[in-house]
Amino acid sequence: MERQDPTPIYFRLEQEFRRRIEAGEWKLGDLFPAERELVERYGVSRMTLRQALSGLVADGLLRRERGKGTFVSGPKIHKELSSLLSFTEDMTRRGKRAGARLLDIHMEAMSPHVASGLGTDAGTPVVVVERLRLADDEPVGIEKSHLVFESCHQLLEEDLTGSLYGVLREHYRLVPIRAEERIEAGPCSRAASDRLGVRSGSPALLITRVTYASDNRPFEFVQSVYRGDRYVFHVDLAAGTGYVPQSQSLISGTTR
Amino acid sequence: MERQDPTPIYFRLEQEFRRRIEAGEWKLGDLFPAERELVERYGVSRMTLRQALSGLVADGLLRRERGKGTFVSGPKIHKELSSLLSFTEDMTRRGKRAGARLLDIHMEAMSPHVASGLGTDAGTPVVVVERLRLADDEPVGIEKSHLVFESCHQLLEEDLTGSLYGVLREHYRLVPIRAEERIEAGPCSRAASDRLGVRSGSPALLITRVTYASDNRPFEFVQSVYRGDRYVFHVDLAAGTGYVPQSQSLISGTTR
DNA sequence: AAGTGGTCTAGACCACCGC
DNA sequence: CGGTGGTCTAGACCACTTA
Repeated sequence: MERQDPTPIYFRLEQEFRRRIEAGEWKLGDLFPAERELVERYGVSRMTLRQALSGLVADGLLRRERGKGTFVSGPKIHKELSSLLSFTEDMTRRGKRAGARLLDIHMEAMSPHVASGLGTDAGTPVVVVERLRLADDEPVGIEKSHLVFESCHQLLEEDLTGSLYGVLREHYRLVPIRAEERIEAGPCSRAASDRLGVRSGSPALLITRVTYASDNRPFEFVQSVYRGDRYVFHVDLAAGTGYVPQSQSLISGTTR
Repeated sequence: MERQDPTPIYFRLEQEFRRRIEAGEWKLGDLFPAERELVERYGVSRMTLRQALSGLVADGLLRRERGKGTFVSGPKIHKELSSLLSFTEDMTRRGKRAGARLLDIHMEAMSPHVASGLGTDAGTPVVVVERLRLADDEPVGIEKSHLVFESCHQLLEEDLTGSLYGVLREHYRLVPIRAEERIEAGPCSRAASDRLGVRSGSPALLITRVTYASDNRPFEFVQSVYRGDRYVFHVDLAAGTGYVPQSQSLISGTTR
């Protein structure tokens, strides 16, 4: 690997392996080359090589078995792109045209409820963005987003008919890296049902979400309502993101 | 760290830091000791120390800022234990008594639908476990679990009124490490509503799940129905489990 | 300039697997 | 036994931040 490119070696290796696995270079269950072999082939240290493989293992593309080898356990089509997609990205993946109609945008002082979710002090200025979400021009949900004003001071002048996360990424370098969600099923409220075109009280997905930026700081609090008959939520759960030592995983019995 | 204990050093360090952060030894936003300082204090190499911290960063307990330091960004009460909890564990966290009533258990040949979810061949023997889930003795949901027979050949004789995952862990060394879920809101079916004690058609959370063991192999396919008025689902989403190189995260713009 | 986290090396020993 | 992944070391250079 040429060391002119400032991109970390492990990251480029991970991308290359991901591409080749998804291209079907190995079949499901095939033995992946041994670590020491790849180390020699690419001229990198074992730690670096393992760092590259770790991402693929976490994504479920590879599976390691001590004493036996590393096996290809993908590509499972949508697996590696399952978590933390914005609505726009999610819809695009499913072949639908995502859209949004701005219902309301204004600034206000942060309420205690939102503040506790964001771990900040109540009263801090926030931008509230309320949008009707569309899939192929049909309303599927309403999202009410509370953004810390300090992080996006020009947001009131932006075009928000597309991806909110896209705007945040391009103009404010705000990249969502993690989110906590509270998901429940409940009856659609009168106000929401009117705008979604469903009967009041029909089943809806109610989601509350706190989004964290790449520095692990919360920057957004969202309350959403989605039509139960039009929206399906996909998540990828992991029992702790870190490594699980093989020897202790049973003894400590932690699932975290 | 004494090297008699076979538990990996990084894992013990991670546990110690987690405990001390959760005990409130540092306040939210406090500067965490520098890596090189901890390296010296604990007599470990920097790679090992960083491996310990990485788990805490992924869990949101710590936040790293290049050139500045590592900061404590927790403890956010339930944050670190958000993902991949079994029903029993989840209820226990919330201070409720979890229970289960076995509705049905039998073996059958795997249906094509389940097989496609598990990535196996249809016709493979599976154990089907259908249970009514209780929280403080009140029914909150119905879970229908399909388990690959080969992985748990004695399951029909086990006591399944507690944690199914507990039994799988203790008796079959089957530890769930990852899961993919499909969550939607829909009307409660007639059959389910009778057993859950709600009106037929009332909002319910419908969840389909594929669970993966620690070797990254799918071993369980679950279809669940939960009462919308009694059950809330919590998830922790992450934009890719691996490390995100600081220099490239914006350029490649990947959210995965 | 000094300190921080981010990446990388070239080895090493271990536990486990299959032969 | 040799090969595999799991863990660990003792350094190194880099980019970035603060002063």
